[in-house]
Amino acid sequence: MFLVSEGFYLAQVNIMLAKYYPQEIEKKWQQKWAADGLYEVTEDSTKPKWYALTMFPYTSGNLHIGHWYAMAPSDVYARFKRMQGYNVLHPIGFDAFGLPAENAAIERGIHPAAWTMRNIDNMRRQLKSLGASYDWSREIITCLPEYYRWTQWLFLRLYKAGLAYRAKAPVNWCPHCQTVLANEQVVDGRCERCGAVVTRRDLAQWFFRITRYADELRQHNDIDWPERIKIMQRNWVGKSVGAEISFALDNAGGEETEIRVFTTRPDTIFGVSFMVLAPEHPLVTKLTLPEKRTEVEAYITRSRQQSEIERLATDREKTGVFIGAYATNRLNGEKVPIWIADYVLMSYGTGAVMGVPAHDERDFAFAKRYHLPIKTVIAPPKWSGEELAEAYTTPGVMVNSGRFNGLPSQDGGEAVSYFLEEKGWGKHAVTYRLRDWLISRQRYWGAPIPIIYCDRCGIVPVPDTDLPVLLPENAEFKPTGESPLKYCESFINTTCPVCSGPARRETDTMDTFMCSSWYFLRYASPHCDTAPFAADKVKYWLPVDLYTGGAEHAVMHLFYARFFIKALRDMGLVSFGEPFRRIFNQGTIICGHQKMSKSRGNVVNPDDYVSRLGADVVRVYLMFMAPWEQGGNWDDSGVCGISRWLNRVWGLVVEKYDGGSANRVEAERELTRIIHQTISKVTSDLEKLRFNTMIAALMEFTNYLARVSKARAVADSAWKEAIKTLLLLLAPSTPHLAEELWQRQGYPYSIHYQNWPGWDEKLTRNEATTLIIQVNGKLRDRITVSVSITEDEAKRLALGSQRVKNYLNGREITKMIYVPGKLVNLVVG
RNA sequence: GCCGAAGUGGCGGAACAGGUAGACGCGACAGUCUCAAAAACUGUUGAGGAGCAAUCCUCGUGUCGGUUCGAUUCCGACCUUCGGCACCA
Repeated sequence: MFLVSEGFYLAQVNIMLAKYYPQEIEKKWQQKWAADGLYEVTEDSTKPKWYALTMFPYTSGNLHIGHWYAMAPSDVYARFKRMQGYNVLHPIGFDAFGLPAENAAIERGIHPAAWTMRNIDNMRRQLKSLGASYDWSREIITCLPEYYRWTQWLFLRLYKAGLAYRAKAPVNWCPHCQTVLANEQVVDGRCERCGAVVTRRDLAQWFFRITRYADELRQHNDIDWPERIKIMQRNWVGKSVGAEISFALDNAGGEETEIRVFTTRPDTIFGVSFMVLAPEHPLVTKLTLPEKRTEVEAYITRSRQQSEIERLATDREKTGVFIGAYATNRLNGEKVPIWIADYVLMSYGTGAVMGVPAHDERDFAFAKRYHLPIKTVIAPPKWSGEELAEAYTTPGVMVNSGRFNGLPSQDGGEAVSYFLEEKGWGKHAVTYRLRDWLISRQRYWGAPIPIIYCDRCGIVPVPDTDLPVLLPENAEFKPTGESPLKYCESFINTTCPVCSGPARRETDTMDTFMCSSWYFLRYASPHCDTAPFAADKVKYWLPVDLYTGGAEHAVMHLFYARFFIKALRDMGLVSFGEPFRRIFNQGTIICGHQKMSKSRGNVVNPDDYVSRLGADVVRVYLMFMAPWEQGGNWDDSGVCGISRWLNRVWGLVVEKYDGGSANRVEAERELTRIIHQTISKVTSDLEKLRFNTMIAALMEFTNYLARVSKARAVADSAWKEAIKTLLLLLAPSTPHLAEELWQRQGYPYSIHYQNWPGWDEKLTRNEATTLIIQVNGKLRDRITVSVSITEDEAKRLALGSQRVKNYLNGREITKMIYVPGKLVNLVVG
C-alpha cells in the first residue's frame, strides 16, 4: 500500500514526483477544472447533444457509498460521451423539500431550511470530491423560492388545464407523519417512508387528474426502459376491459331502479347467482330491509374498523351479509339476492360486482361459504355437466346461456356486450386501478399550494405575477395533523385577487414529488426568471438521453414525471411526450453481505476512502466489483487491489522507457493488435454500461504493457503511442490520474476534451489461434495454428495428433465436426 | 398463489448466435528485498488422484432428466435466493 502517514509524506516529499499521491493531484485538478469551467456547457448546434442525468439526491445530510455508486459510473459514461464528441449536459442539484428534512429538523430543534442548506453544503463538498464532470453552474435546489415559484406556476397551469382539482374523498392518512399520502406512497397498507399503518380519512384535498393519461402511461413506445419498470407501471395503471352492466331493482316504491356492476367477463352473465356491494356503497342503506338493518350495520362498522392491511389480506375467509333485497338479471329474468362483502372495494369499478361463482375464485369461495347456487355457464374442455370442484376461470364455450350457447368466451363476451348496448342494459367499459394523484400535504416543509379561498369568489388561483407564494419562515412547524400554515396569521390572511375582499390562503403544501417531476427541464435554463424553462433550451437539450438511478421510483417519480411531460405537451409547453429516452437502474450496494444501515453500523462513508485512497480508486472499485445493474458488496481489501493497480499504472507511465530505436516488427505488431483490441473492448463495454469488464480489460492491458516494458520489447515511439492510448481509455474512469499523467507526457490540456481513440477492425485480428481437438466432445489436444487454416489442414492436424491417437485406440471415426478456426471434434463409435 | 431475474473456485465476478469453464481482481500459500515487519515485486492457487519430474488422468457451472458430435449456455421438472404483483371483479 502507498498509504503513508503525514510525517512520512513530508519526509519523502523530494521523491513525490515519482509517486502516485492521489490526494494531491485530485485536489489540484478539481480546482483547475472548476476555475476553467471545464464542464460548463452551452447549446452548440455543431455538435450532437447528450443529456446525461443521474437522479438528484435527497438532502438527507451525508452522501453514503450508495450515492457514489449511482453517480460515479454515470459520470464515467458522461465523460465517455464527451470524448466521443457529444455536447454533454451533466447537471446536478438537490431534492430539498420533504418530510425527512422536516422531521430531522424537529428532532434537532433547528429550522428545516437551515438544516437543509447545511446538508447541501456538506453534500456539495462530497460531490465535488468525487471528481464528477458536473456543470455546477446549473445547480438547482428545489426548496429555494427561485425554484418553487415555478413549481407553483406549473400547478396553476395544471389547474387551468383542468388537471388539478379539489375534492373531498377518503384518503390515506399516515398517523406518524401526520399527513395524507398518495396511493403510490402506500406500500402494503403502510407508509412508504416510515412504515406506520395507514388509516382512512375523509378530507378535501387537491388532486392531479393523472387518470386522464392512464392509457398513455401504460404505453412505453420508442423508449428504452427496463422491462421491470414498464411492467410495474402497467400493473399500477391496471387496465381492465369488459362491460358495465345494469341489474334491475324492483323494490316497490323505491326510487332506485338499478345496480351497475363492472365485469371483465360479460360472457359469464348467465351464471350470476348473487350480487355483492361494497359495504360503503351508497345503495346499501337504501336497499337494506328493516329486519336486516341491525346485522348489516354491524357488518359495515366492523369492516370500517379494519385496517387496510387486514382488508387486503388475500388468505382471509370471505365474509358478507345478505341485505334482504333482490336484483334481476335482465338477460334471463332471474332474481338474485343482494349481499354486501368487504372483498368488494368501493374504490374500484362501480363498487359492486355480479357474483359468478362457477367462474371466479372469490365468488366461488363466497358461494360455498353461504350456500349460494353455482351454475356453470362456461364449459371446460370435456365437461359433461357435472358440478365444478373449483372455479373455472379460463376461457371455454358458453353453455346454459340462452341464445349465446356455443360461443367461445371471447366472442361471447363481445356478443353479450353488444346485446346489452342494443337493449340499453349496459355498455362496453374500461376500468383502471390507477387513482388520481393526491398532492396536498399537511406539513410545513414544501411549496405552498398557490390557491386563495374567497367567500364571494370561491377558489381563486394566485395570479402568476404574485408568485412565489413564499413559505413563511416564522411558522410553528411542529406536526399537529393540520397544516402548520393554518396557524400562521401573516400567511393565511390575504386579499382576493378578483374582488380584493378579505380571503384566506390554502394552507397545505405540495407533495415533494411535484418538485422532482420537472427538475430535469429546469437544468436546461436554471436561472431563467421569466418561465420555468426557456423553450429553445429545452428544445435543444431534452429529452434526457440516459437517466440513471434506483429502481424504487418506478411508480412514483418516474411515473409522475411522465404524467407532467404529457400534460405540458398537451398545453404546448414542450414538444415531446416522454422525458427519458433510456433508463438504467443500478443495483444496491451492500456491506458485509447486509444492507447498509445506521443501526447495523455498516454504513460505508466515501469520505474516508476518498481521503485515504483517492476518488479515482473509489470510482474504479465501484465499477469493478460487479455489473452495475446488479449492485455489490463493499469489501475493504478489494478496494486496495484497485489502489495497487493505479499505482502500477502510474509507475508504468512515469518510469523512463528506453527501448532504443531497433526495429522489432513482431513485438510491435503484437502491441498494435492488443491496443486495437483493447480500444474495441473498452468502447463496446462502455456503450453497454458494462463497467466491470471494461476495467478488467484495462487491467489486462496494463499487465501486458508491464511485460512489454520489462522486456523493452518495442521502440520508444510505439511505447509512447501505447501509453497515450492507455491514458485516453482511462480518462473517463480515473479523470484525475489521467489528466495528471497526460500533462506529464507533454500533451495539451485537457485530456477530457480529447477525441476518444478509434480502432481498426483489421488490426484487432489475431494471426494465430488455438485449435481445439476433441474426441467425442472431450478436449484432447490444443494446437496453435494460423487463423486462416483450411478445414482439410485442420482435420489433418487433428488426425495426426499423437494424443488423439491414444484416445482413438484404433476405433473408427464415424464423423468429424469442424468449427472454422476453432475446433475439430472426432466422433468415434 | 402469480409474474420476473438469478444460482459458476475460499470470495467478488468472467465466458453464453452451444464449441479451451474460471478472464480480471480479492484472499491464501511460497519466494525476492529486509535485522525484522509493512509496502512492493515474482510465482502457485477449482476438487480429487498418478508420477522423482516435465506431465498426465478423473470429476466439476443449484438438483434430476432431455436434445446434441459437444450444454454454464437450449428444453422440461424441481430446489434455493432476490425483486415485483397479489380479493382490482
